[in-house]
Amino acid sequence: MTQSKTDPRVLRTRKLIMDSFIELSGKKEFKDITVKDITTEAKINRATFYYHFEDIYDLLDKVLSEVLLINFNSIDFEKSELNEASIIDIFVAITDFQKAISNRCHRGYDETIARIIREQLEIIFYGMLRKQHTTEEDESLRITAVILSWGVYGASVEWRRNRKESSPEEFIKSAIPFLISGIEHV
Amino acid sequence: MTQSKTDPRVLRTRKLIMDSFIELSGKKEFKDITVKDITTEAKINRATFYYHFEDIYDLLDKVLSEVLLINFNSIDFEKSELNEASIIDIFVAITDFQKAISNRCHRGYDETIARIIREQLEIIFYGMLRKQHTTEEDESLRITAVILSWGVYGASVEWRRNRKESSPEEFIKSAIPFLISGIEHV
DNA sequence: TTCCATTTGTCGTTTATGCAACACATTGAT
DNA sequence: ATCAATGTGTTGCATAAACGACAAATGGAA
Repeated sequence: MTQSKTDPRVLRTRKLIMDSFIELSGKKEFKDITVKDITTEAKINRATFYYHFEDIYDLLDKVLSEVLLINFNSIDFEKSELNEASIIDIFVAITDFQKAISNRCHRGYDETIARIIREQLEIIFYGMLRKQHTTEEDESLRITAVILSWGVYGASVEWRRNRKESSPEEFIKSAIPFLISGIEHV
Repeated sequence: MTQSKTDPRVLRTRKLIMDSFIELSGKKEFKDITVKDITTEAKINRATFYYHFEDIYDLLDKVLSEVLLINFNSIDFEKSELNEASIIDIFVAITDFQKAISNRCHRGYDETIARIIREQLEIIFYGMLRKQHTTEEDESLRITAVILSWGVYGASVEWRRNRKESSPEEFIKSAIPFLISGIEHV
């Protein structure tokens, strides 16, 4: 596992597994998908699956993270600071992701999806905060990232509950003043 | 190499190489395609190429054979005997193949394509003759297959030369009486 | 021509994948 | 409840593929 990320065999095999899982997710519920199904579809050996993933839940984690990251990748985190525009971008990316997932996959993913989204949000917020507040204490930035991630994720839950009322952009805008002032006074 | 044909790794790698070669054939002439180009496109190691193919000419051979076989596979050789209908099917398959190849690939393949087609024809004719004449001497069937393969291939050359005169079906039909009677009197 | 860069085959070593077998859990039908 | 079938996670060994290096061949440009 030293530099396994760059070995072409590893990249190919992981893609085969993930693509097969996504393919199967369009046909069955998660609870009905077995490791054997996946490896048969991917035409790889079952032992190879366990070389890359602990179990099927580990695979689910990584697939969802990756799909979410693709949504996030349209946002250029290098340039963007943590301001109104970037928060709106992130919020829209989350709601887009949830729409895509709930269309493609069947029920039973909800808690996992929630966790993935929040974890990824925390990572992204922490990274952006650190760029913006290089002088601050690290622990303080970490906690801020946690709170932001839970808050923004919660907002997405709330928006889905009343989704007919407003667009995601409008919805999150009403929370922007609170978030921004909090960030600035970290 | 004992049962390497069924090892999933081998099947995957060969497909990667062949697909990359076909892809590159659409962009460059054969003489400008290097082994390195292919392995780079396929994202496999160059040494792995030489594990499967002697050189780039060996690859060309096998790719063309395989593409031609796909054309032939639409004909059910298990059921069909060597009669008017199957000869027409085979002839049409050849002309279709040549049309497809000359559209996709650039010049310089001609002699190789000719050899491949004739060799495949010989194999197919021999197999069909052996089913039909189980009692005959083997050498006699082999020679018949050789003559048939050269004859039918030559007919395809002739048809391409005057291709506007008639459809391939009509064209080969005029030779059917000769071929059939010859086959029956092997 | 000479020089320099690129490609070609080949080799030895390391790593990833295939495969068969195993004990154990889960499931489904009778 | 039982039994058979299927899935899970793991292991040891066989083999394909990756990698880096090498000498030789090829092919342009000076």
